[in-house]
Amino acid sequence: MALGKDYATQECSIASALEVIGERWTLLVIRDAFYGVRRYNDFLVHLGIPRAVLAARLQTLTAQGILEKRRYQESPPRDEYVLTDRGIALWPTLWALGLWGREHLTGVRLRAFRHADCGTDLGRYGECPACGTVVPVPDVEVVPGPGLNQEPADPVSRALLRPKRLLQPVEVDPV
Amino acid sequence: MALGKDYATQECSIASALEVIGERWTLLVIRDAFYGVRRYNDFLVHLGIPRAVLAARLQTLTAQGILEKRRYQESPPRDEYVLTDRGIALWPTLWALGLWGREHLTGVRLRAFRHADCGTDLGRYGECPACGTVVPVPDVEVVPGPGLNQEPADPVSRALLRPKRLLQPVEVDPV
DNA sequence: CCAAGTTGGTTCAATGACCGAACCGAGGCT
DNA sequence: AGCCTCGGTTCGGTCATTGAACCAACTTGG
Repeated sequence: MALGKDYATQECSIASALEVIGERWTLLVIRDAFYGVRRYNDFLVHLGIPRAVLAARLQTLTAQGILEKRRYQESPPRDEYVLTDRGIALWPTLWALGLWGREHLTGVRLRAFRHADCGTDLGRYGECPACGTVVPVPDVEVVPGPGLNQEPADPVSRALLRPKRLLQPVEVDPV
Repeated sequence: MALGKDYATQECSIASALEVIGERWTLLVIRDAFYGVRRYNDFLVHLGIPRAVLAARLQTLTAQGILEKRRYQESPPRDEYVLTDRGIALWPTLWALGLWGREHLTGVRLRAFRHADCGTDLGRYGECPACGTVVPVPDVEVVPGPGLNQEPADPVSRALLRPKRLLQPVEVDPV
């Protein structure tokens, strides 16, 4: 977007935030990172994003300290992208956005989000109604619902059909 | 963006939401609507957005039922754009985004948001810590802080320097 | 009445972002 | 050697955004 041009004059933390995460695809990359997607190729097939755009987004997100590029094997050298604390702090935003989309657009609940400790569905603000506390992101369990396509083409979507916690890396079956 | 092309396949309420409000400028238009901006020209000068883009955004937001175009005088015919319930439901998202921007990017608190009934600053989820309840959007009072430019060029920014409630229309002084 | 101003747009050419496909290089496997 | 995977880069074509100019309806000032 090269947002800075106009957004910078906005004297507003919302505008500043949008400069960083407001570009096309960016929030979907971050959503996938919460779902445990970590590798270039997995983002690629799961999002259907152009390669050049993905490379650019990963680079700016890394530069902004939202993702961290981390070497996870030496030979061949391979890196993964994981959310930093700053990235994890975006969870309430994503949660609110998803809630709005579900209630005002799709109308269907495709996945359930639960407090892993007690199995209770999260409330409107991401809290656990049973425990009365805000649930830390790693304690949120994602349970895919029946509304999802059960035979998706790409292996990442297939791996995400299993319940798992947020941030926990997806295990993509090699074909 | 003409997002639908790829986003539609995403089986995700976040993706659906981004199709509707993910385009450049859209969320800033909505933010301004919360601040009480209602008229084409006021959006224009406050955001510094190209006219054609503003017209396009207002049209899609109206078509999506997020804004409502409402005739407020007959002669000359003049319309204003006001948030619908669906639009007002975006407040938690905007709040979360603004909080993230303030804590992780700008670091400065430019405006205070308070529960108008008791004057208490809102908590992290937009609740009133004193009353222990979620504050309805029209009961949120915006108090501009000293970090803001006190002599902004455009009349809308100047009008917004006075404390007021969300959704309450701005009163722009004619020059 | 006429001229100028206000409001809310539309149109247009130029620029920039995004797209999909092709290519590339490092390293491993057989 | 030859082929595969992973993580990119490069490239031409297309689509969105930009800023400036133009336009139409109506009002106000003289």
